[in-house]
Amino acid sequence: MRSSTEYIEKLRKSGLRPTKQRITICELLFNTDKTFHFTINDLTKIIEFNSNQKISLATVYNTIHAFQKKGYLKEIAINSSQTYFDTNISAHHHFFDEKEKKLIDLEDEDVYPIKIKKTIPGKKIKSVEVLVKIDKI
Amino acid sequence: MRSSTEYIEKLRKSGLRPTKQRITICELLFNTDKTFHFTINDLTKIIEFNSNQKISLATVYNTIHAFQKKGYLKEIAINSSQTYFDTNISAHHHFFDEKEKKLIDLEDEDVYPIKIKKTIPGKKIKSVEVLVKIDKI
DNA sequence: ACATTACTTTAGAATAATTATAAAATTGGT
DNA sequence: ACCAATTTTATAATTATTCTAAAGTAATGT
Repeated sequence: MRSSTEYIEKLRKSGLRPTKQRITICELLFNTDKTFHFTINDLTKIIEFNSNQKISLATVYNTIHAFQKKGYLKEIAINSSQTYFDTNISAHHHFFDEKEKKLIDLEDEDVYPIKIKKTIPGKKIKSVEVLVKIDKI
Repeated sequence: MRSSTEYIEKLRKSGLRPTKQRITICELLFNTDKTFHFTINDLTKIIEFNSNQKISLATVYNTIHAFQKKGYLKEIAINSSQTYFDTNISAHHHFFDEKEKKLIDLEDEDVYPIKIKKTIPGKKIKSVEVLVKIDKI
């Protein structure tokens, strides 16, 4: 359990005002050592059940996008009706179970290093994401 | 330029009735050796400019989803407001330029083989997709 | 502490891709 | 040609996300 003053500092340093809503979301997302995957819909429910505060949907979107821009969250590239975010911002990949709509982390050491031979003139690589779709045997 | 009778046969064999709309879409998608990436919106415009037929939006969606289910098209996993499809159904990966919203094929030989060490009990790997996001240097 | 400014939150409206609906049209088999 | 099954179509419904602009809150200077 981290103290909220830690989040207040971090938010300020990032140029984000430490509002009640942002601190609450920080606590819900980052107060555990476990990283996890969520959609805005998931997070809305988490807020509802785990805080006695109502945060408007627009604020949830704003906050998550702000955190993502600052690099505290990663958006995961999958085709789903909802966008997934990851509190694990390290370079890593994912399993995705399309039936259960669930993501599972693949740590960097779970995947042999990926090397791309092709280059595009005038372009540089920003990120390399591997999505491994899985299914019942 | 393939003959439409070829598509009629293929559709019939797949259990899809060869309608005027489906044949038109086949011709627009598969009448070239070049494979390409498109969104439903792209395809709607292609139909508009390259055939003298108006195909309703619902039919475009139905057809593309039917073709995808039969394995004639691949959906590409990226987070975009629109879903991308690929006429190249072979195992391959992609560059994605988020600014220009453009996809570029990475042939299988452009990427060193990907090996996943982790396994999930009761689950098998269905596909492995690599998305390389690129940006201006 | 107070005032002023800038940033945030909020509810609700707007947007846009996709899916659902159900009537009309077309296809395939007899 | 006839009939049943499938398909197309226009339109409505759905849903995630973004926009808007008014009200609230935080930061800063006095």
